[in-house]
Amino acid sequence: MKKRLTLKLIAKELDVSISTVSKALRDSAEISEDTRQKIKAFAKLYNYKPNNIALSLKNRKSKTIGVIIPEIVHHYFTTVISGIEQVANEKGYHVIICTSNNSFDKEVINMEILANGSTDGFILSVAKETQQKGDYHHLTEVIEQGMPLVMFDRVIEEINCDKVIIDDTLGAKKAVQHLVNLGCKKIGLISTIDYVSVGKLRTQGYLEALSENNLELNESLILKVDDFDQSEEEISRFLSDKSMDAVFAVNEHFAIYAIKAFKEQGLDVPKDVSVIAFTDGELSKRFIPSLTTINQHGEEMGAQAARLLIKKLENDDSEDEPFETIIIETGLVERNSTKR
Amino acid sequence: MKKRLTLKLIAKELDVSISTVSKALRDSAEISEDTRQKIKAFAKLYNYKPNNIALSLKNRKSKTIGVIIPEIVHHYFTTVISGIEQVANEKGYHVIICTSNNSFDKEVINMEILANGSTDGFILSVAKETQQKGDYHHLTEVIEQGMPLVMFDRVIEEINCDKVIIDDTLGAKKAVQHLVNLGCKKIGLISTIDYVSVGKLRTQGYLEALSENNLELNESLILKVDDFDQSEEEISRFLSDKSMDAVFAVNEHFAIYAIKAFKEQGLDVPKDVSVIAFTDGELSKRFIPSLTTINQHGEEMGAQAARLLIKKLENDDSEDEPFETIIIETGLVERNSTKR
DNA sequence: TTGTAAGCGTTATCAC
DNA sequence: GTGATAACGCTTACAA
Repeated sequence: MKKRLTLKLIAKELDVSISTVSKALRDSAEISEDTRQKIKAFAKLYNYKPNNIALSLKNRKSKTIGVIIPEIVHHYFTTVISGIEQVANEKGYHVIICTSNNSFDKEVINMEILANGSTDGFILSVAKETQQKGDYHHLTEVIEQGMPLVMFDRVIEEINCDKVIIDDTLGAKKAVQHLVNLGCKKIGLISTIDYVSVGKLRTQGYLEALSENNLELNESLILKVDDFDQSEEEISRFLSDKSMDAVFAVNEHFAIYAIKAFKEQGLDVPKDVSVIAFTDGELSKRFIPSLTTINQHGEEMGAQAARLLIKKLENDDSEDEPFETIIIETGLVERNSTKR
Repeated sequence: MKKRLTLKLIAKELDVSISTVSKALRDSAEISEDTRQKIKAFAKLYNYKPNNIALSLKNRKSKTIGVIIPEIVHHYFTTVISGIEQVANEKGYHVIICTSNNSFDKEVINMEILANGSTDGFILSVAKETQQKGDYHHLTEVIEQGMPLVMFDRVIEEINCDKVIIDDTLGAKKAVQHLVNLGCKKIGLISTIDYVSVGKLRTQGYLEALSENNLELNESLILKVDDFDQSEEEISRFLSDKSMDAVFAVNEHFAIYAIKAFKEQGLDVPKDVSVIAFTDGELSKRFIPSLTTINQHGEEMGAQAARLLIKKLENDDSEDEPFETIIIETGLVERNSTKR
């Protein structure tokens, strides 16, 4: 096992002082051309690389970004990470990813650990449990310590920090408007219960779209799924005997369950019923029929979040900079689950 | 902005020496009950947390694991990460994830950066480009420096390190055997070109299964997809006029394209043709018909890899321990794309 | 029982 | 042009 080369070792080997080596390697003009060459050659030959940890300690910054997300086995979040990574690497930052598994405790612990020097700032999408609990002390603490925090997707309004979100309400409106434009009149909604903020917002968009088009609101056409594991049956039950001509689902999975349920009722999508979903993932593309969706542009969200964070990190007097909220525009991806 | 509390600050505040504080906080018997209480109370009150970076520097270990994967937007890899994280966190390790994007250069750079103190060891699945290139200097270097390395999924035989793999050949055999058991005789294969080791191994399993069942090998029933982006058309072309009664695809996507192609030919899956796929993902579950697959147990792979690595990390004389190769057993998940 | 000092690997300041 | 020294935050012999 080869020992890692340090400045000290080089210095000893070349019989100069540590500071000379340090300066030579950083091309300081103080050092004579001669020694500089010699030292650099030696360092190169033995493949010297400075120790990041020592640098972090010295500079009091780690050049790394901590990302905390609710789940990793989730297409949308991986696209966000991908966007974060690209921008971060471009600007010389690493990324540490931790998952909260939607647990409040794990979110808190992860933040605490990373905040102890490992990370210069955070990009975070809060855990479901945190949203329910309404306990945000870990977030405020980190902010008070002067660590920049950027929240994305599932954000907390009361927390003062940069945010990157999509306009869920507008996206939902777009979806419903698309259905209306196709001539649909009896449009169902499959959403989640309201403490999940996106569920609430998308429901609101649905309502607004209806009213803007002078369509009557019919509460019996709205389903709020409580338990994801039971959702397939819930949806199937909900969809029977409602004679809708379209359904707007707040995610791919609900949309697919809806399509299955319709099929079982002998209805064809899109001939008899149109289905549109929020969230554009692998499933939407491949399913038959492929799904018309509202795209959330995860990669762009990640990229923007990283840019916001790095801007704060590299701005010395970011203290008095105001916080920004970037709204990513959603896009309609027209495929085969809505008729033309 | 609150400043982070350090031992030094506590010492000054309480008018004791730094080492007294350090010892007190670590419950050293050297310190009197009195001062210990006082110091601990103060630390607790002001929420002292030791600085990880300083600890890393001091202990010359970071208690973090570097994970390098080809892509993050990929269901299988996320399940592996999930497994790694669980075990790692349990044992007090963090996880840094980097993606190589299947680029050799990015893989090398990531490893170099992480190797400079950020990480105690690596878990890695090699980039496609690295496999093609056959240049493994970054791997051997890291090993020579005494950093344990565990490879998973896409491993390199020549490299001496712990490995976690699935038995691709056996898995493929299982798949084909399943088809044979269902009475299929003319079984096609949709694979990738051979430099991707899994493509090669799974192809081999296919061949072995055929010969074990005394089925004739027909080269025209084998497709090796070169360009993923073109695969849909390639597969569709390949499948026309072959009159197979079954297809084994080395991943979900190929299987789905196959099903689509069959449909367009007016054939029903599974009534007319059976389709089975390697890799069990989201798509397999939700697609209609749902896919019969060979499950790779990504989470378990990740967990095992993490266990192997941590074992090496915590074993002082791991130097002379032999390297292990753990083989994860694949499982057949029977769903609707194969007839009964 | 408490404190001093060296060291982890680096850089910046200042002296020679 | 080169080197000694202090500092980043922490632990740990060793001294007092």
